[in-house]
Amino acid sequence: MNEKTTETGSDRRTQLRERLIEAAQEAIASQGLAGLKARDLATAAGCALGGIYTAFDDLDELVLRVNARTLARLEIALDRALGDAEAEQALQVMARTYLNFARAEEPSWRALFEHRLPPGAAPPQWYVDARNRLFNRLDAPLSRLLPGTGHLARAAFARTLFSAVHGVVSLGLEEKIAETPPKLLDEQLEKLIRILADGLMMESARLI
Amino acid sequence: MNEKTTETGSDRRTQLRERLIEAAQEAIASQGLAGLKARDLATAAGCALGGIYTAFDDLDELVLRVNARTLARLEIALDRALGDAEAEQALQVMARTYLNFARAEEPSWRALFEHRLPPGAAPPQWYVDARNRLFNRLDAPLSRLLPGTGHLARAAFARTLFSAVHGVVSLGLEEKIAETPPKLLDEQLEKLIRILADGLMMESARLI
DNA sequence: GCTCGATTTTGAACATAGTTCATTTTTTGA
DNA sequence: TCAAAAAATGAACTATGTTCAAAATCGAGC
Repeated sequence: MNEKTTETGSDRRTQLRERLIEAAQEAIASQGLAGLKARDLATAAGCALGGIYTAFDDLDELVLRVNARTLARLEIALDRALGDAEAEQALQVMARTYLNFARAEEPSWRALFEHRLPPGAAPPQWYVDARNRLFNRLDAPLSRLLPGTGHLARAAFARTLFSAVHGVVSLGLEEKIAETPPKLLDEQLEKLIRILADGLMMESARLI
Repeated sequence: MNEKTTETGSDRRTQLRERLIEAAQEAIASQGLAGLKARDLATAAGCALGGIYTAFDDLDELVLRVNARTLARLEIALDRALGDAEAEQALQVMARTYLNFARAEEPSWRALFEHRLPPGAAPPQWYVDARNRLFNRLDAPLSRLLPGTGHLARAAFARTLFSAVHGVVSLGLEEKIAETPPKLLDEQLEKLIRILADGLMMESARLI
């Protein structure tokens, strides 16, 4: 079905997809997930309302595309920060970088977790892969901090640590609950990581 | 429809509010926040569509009422679990109880965090109070675990610990990415708390 | 460069939401 | 008993995602 006959055919389609993803990204970044509206999107991307549905199944797929790009930026930010960090500080750096990213791109970052597929719908494989890449990135630095544990156990705990940090950042930036002053949030996250690192040291000392 | 004529208008109004809250609670508990529909709600509560808006400003207010009741149930579960727990185990018990509650009432529990007010709208004071009660409950057991710290610092860290646990539970129960097997999630949460408790011991030992 | 079938694009129409408000019904008080 | 006030009603309005018959465009063969 999708045979590349000429430049125009599949090229135009690809360009439309790209314009739509970029327009959706901007809408989400500036107004949050709830600010994504089909009609505004069509206007911004310069196509008719129905054109969206020639490029994507529905808005959900488009949101997943935007989320995958946000995940990629988060990955890059973590890689950069970890690049010039001592091993012992890797946890602090990762947590701090995650907080910084969430602050810098709050609506896009929040969309990663706010978005829900309709009941019964499974996320496509390419999206699952994009999210797993993030956890794999965390796995490597953790391997240096958790010696003597198997890969599976380490991967599981990497997820747990990420989830804990995510929880602190997520509720800390949520003004609905009770806005945490930025400096206090910085301190609390650092304290949590310090205490976790201390506890991890005791854990490994116990094994010797 | 010949009911008691002594019934005042304010009584009927209160009863309608109660029926609506209960119908909304059931809808959210069985179908999640997205399953709450004004028309279904009116049918379930036995009033006209417009009747909802004579009892509440809008559906958001109704969701907050339901959420406040969910918070109250969570509070009761935590109180019960802490009642028969040794001080040293308080953290483990709280975390485990939180996970159990989330599992038992997942859609209602998730609605606590999924729901967003329209941009610019502040949550009403009664809702802020209901939420703060939960953190105050956590504060007391933590005071026994964190001696020598001031009340404010303790309250701040209580929130941080809660957020970390919430993150692990929230992402752990999320099947969107990769469902964590229940037993693994149990173990990971317990491990996180154990490591945190160890780290906290080191922290307080350092102060002496 | 023209023609006509295939493909792409369009946007009106549809389905489903939350919310409003003129109208109807019920209650209240004299 | 009845008229004014209050409450309840549900059709109508706005806003949303999605569909699909029709129009526009494209491209191969002549």
